[in-house]
Amino acid sequence: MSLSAPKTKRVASPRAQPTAGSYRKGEETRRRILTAALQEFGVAGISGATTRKIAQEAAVNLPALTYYFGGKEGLYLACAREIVGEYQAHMLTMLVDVRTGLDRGAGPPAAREALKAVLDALVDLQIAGRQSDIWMSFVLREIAEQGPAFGLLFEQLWAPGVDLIADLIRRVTGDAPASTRPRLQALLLVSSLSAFSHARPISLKYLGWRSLSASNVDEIKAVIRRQIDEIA
Amino acid sequence: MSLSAPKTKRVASPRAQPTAGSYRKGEETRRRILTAALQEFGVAGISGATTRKIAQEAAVNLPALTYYFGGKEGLYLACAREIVGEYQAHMLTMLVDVRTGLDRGAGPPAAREALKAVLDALVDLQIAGRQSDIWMSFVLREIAEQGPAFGLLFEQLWAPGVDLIADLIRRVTGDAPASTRPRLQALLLVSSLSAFSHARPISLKYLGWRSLSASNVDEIKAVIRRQIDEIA
DNA sequence: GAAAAAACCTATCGATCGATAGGAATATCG
DNA sequence: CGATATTCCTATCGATCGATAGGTTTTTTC
Repeated sequence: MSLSAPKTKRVASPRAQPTAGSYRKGEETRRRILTAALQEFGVAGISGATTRKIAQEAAVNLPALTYYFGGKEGLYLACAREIVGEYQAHMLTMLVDVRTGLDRGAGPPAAREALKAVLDALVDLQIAGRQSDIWMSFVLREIAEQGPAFGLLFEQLWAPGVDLIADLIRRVTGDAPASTRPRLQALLLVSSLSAFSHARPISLKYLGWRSLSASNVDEIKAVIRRQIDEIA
Repeated sequence: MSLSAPKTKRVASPRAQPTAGSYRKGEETRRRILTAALQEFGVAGISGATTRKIAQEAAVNLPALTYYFGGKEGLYLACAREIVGEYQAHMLTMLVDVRTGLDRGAGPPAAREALKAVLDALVDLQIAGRQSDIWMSFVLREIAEQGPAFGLLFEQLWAPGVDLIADLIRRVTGDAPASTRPRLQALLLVSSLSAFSHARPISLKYLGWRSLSASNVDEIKAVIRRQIDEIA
């Protein structure tokens, strides 16, 4: 049989993608597992999360995870792909608009405003979104641990976003194209948002906020916008 | 016997502190375990690290961890205390100096310079230090997961540092004492450093740097200093 | 409604985890 | 040296983990 797996280490993926035939009910179950897995992986990481708890919260039994995702790591990777997809769905139109604006040679004031718009959207996505705090937790943990989804998240999510922000900063400051300074500034700017995504518990405790109300989010946006205004 | 533990959940800590009698060799072993544990916990977190690997890297056998630290969680807490101690040893004199300068009513220009000095020291400690990347990894992970050492790290390490930076920013901008803005700015500023501590792997990959050379660290410091100059 | 495909479930395996029992080996001090 | 405290080690326990064997039930198609 040529169907036998190479078996480098695990047998694993009998059905990593739902590409081929699948009933309607199966898709619903698959999504239920994915949602529960995003929650658990986001909270506890890939080593801290247990497949049993994911199965329980998804109201399925243990072998269902293997059936649909080929195992724990396959499920983890599926979560990463899901996050990338949602990120692109929420940000892609804006990113494309800003990028075309850059290509048409928008001036520094326009670049500064675009920068504010991009960071407002990032704040909304990372901080204020319904479940996006879970996503950001997932992404930042994976980025730090360099787990199995590191490459995917870097190429599809991190690098394009930071690149765009760096280009906008470069347009504002007039730095040379090869300069690393705007890219450093972009990295620091994006990372500062981790105060309210990854480090949210300690930031809330420090500020004495119980949760992030709409007015609190506006306050955060205002501080970031002002910081962008001060870029010279 | 009144010595029987309350036993809420674990028996655990027969010797959490080396307070009482201890031979010289025992202290060395204890420190060897602590060093290996800091490395492992910093890399993999409390759930990802295994006591067996820590014991192996410390060249001791498994029960030694229970003997010296009462168990995995006791060892984890000992690591947190060790980090707080090292942090205070490296930063305390500077923090005290800056604080007394503030109390004596230093002007905005002096506050701005003090801010640069504090962040330079933070960069040195978090980014350029010999093993401090491990410490920062430990701290940020614990802060995000709100594990058993959360309270300790918040009160002894995070809150005092951010408070000082917020006070310095307030002195620079002249904000009202009750304003949340300088505290927000301080949180964002400190969190931006996570680009090169917690998120270092992805930042290095993005910049195409293989590691953080001295000149690279200087470049980072320059960008941060310039950002402090732009605070208005 | 029969046949095929897909989905689901019970029971269990082997590995690994943290913790401990119980004592041997070593160091310190009288 | 002898006594005692401290340190270290082998072996193993019970729990939990991820994965799978092997079959039953449900859904879709003809």
